[in-house]
Amino acid sequence: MGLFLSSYENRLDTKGRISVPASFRSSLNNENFAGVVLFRSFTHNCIEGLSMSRMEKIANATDKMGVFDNDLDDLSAMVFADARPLQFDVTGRIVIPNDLLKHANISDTALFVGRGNSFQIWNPVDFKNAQQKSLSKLRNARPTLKIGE
Amino acid sequence: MGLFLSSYENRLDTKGRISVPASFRSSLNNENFAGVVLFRSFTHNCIEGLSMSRMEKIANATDKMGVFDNDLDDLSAMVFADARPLQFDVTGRIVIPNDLLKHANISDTALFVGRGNSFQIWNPVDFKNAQQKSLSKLRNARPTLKIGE
DNA sequence: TAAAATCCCATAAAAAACCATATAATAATT
DNA sequence: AATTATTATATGGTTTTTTATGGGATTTTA
Repeated sequence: MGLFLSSYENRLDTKGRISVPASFRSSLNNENFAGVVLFRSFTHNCIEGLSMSRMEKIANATDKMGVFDNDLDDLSAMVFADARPLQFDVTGRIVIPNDLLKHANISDTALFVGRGNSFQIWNPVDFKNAQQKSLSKLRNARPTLKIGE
Repeated sequence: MGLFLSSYENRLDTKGRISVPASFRSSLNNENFAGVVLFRSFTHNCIEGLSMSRMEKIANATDKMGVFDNDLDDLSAMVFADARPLQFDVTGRIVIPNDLLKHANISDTALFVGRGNSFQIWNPVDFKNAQQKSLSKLRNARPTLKIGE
């Protein structure tokens, strides 16, 4: 799978349709499912986006942990219950369900934000503010990123 | 098999019929058995739902664990004893047996909840409460989900 | 034979498919 | 380099299909 990079601001039409950025779509080119999976972020007022194959990986990972209950089970349960599989129309649009829009405080304009293996959808203004905050946090903390093989 | 994702609230009619969400049905498209298998959850007041092929997988898995694991044997025995195979009618509805409805406290409205490789059927209000609980548990525990290649 | 289950048909609302146009990005030409 | 042509992308509106739900008629079964 190609990475989700850069940010794109697109508009919702009267029916709630919005174009998924072409660059994101081409990152999903050789996916089985021609679309994305969206769910409400636990940590921010934004929408999380994944490919279906990544969702399947999560399902298999939790399966291995055993069919009957633990913390991880709670987490995945919430993800699966909330996850919306959304297929692209011919022009690459999706309809984002209302409760997701509400959670992310999105009305007419949305910002698609690349996050590598996933992406997020934000209210453009909210994102700017959140970014500002995490930048100043980083200035203090200076974490290091370890990259394996 | 496609994943069971998202949640759908449907209503029981006067004859006790209820539509299985179209998206769940299409997850079962290339199954041999055109329907689902339901049984009472051990952990919650809800109904567990599976495809027939997944039921068969559980049977095989318990077989492999050997005749000597008594706990597992008891568990799977209960599942199989309780399990109801329910075929879809032409419009994709099933009739949920009364004892299952009672166990899940369902009268006129039911929530189909995706769980990845399986699904659950809940009383909508009960589910909201249960979800709220597991959310606050998660806020403390903070498990991480590792997704392999 | 009464109750339950199944089949058949109908319909409103929601979703998907379809068709058209504007706008932006890229390539080609002068 | 500026202009034009071409392509890709985003956006808008209409038509068609799917889906959930309701109810009557027929068959099964207890």
